[in-house]
Amino acid sequence: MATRRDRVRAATVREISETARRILIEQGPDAVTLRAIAREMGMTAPALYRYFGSHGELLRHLIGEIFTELTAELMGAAKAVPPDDMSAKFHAVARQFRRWALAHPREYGLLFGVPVRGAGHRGETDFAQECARRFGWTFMSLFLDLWQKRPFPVPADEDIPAHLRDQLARYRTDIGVSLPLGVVLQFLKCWIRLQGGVSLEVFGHLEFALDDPEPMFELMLAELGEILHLPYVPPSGS
Amino acid sequence: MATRRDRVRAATVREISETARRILIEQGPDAVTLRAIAREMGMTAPALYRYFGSHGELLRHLIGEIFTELTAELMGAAKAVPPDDMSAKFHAVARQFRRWALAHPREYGLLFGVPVRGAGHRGETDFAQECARRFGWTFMSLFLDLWQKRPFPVPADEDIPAHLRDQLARYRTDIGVSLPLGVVLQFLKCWIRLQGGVSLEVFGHLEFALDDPEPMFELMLAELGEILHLPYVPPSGS
DNA sequence: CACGATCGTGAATGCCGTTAACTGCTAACG
DNA sequence: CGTTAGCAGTTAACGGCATTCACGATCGTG
Repeated sequence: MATRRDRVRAATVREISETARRILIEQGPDAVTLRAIAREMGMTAPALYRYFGSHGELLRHLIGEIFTELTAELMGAAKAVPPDDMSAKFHAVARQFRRWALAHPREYGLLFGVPVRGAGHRGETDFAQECARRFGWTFMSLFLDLWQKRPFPVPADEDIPAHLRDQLARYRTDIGVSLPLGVVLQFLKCWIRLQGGVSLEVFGHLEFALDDPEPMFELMLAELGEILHLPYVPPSGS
Repeated sequence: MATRRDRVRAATVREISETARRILIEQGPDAVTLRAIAREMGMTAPALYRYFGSHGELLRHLIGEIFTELTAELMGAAKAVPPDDMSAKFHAVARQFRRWALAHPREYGLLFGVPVRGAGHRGETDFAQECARRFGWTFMSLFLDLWQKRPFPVPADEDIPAHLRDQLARYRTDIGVSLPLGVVLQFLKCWIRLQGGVSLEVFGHLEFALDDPEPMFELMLAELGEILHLPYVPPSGS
């Protein structure tokens, strides 16, 4: 059962997260220091150690929450569309991913940038890792749904290089779905192009050539649509 | 003319770079501090201010040098192949880019990760920016060469969305080449897929599914080859 | 030789994460 | 109700960080 103390504690943890998040947004990742968070909350830095074992642990908690928020955001976009219009759903989710990334570049950097910051953890089951896994699975389940309702051509198992086939099979087992390996392959190819392209844009690595990469992104969506046999759906807004 | 003092100074600058580079490789970007560099050189941190205006400036200098090295590395790969075999050249350069990235993940992170580190600079002409520009142009010139020697189908200007077409035209003017906009478009599409995919791999964002993304990379090369009408060339090593 | 530029030092400032000792408060128990 | 254990916060301190400043040494040039 949850005592009053527990509830107070949970509220404080939430306040710490929100404060950290606000500082992240307003001043960037390097400004998310224990002292800054505590200062904003009218406390001193060592007090935060009552709630998190270290600065890195706090960051990882924050990353987990942001993953969860992004997941919800994408599921929301998927639900805001006629439930059987898989093409509209695919385009809506992909565009929402990009829109969220552009609207939350600092958060996106924390989630999908180089992981070398204090958030690196390999062994134990991490809260952030768990949320990331759920995020990945959300995307995968959209794909699963798509494949089931509107099958698209995928390479046969024999046409996939053996080394890759083994890895796909292992991944398929990991996530516990029953799908042709070709579907898993196409999923990964699409995800790599989507996340790769969005990362380049958010991190500013397309600025050398493009002021506004949106039409480029739409072109990519059209190409992914061809792979998935989905008709292109122009963006709704604007 | 270069006095002896100038030469000594240049040698010190080089030693600082090399020390910083070594620390970057061995201990990661967060360990590249002025104190650490100075310590390794048997000096104290403030002395480094004689050579660089700030920690960020030193980092940007380092980034520039790494860009230059990567550029040379790619040009080397291009030259190590029969000069008229454009398909082999394309595959060699793309594979060398990935190989270099995997062999130098810390450096790659500095060059192509989220730029929010002390290296951010927008206004003045930065040494690092200059080197990055040269790097981009090297890649572009390979493409130019490819297009001239072995034209591939590209979309007509009228088939490119107007907004994108304008940006491509501006970029074409920037780099001062005379090419159909469709070639510029295909160049960017290929570059985005190449860098996007390699970034995901180097930053560990494919580990959720793949132990060894190499076959996935080769698949991407094959697809780029289709776009560019280049026959697939299997990797030479192994 | 003497002068001035250049290169390096040590001390100091104000950040940072983290630890340790200490002080209240408060909830639970006899 | 009084006592007590644990929780949440404090201050002080350590070592490390970038950066600034005043100072001294050194060296090439006039």
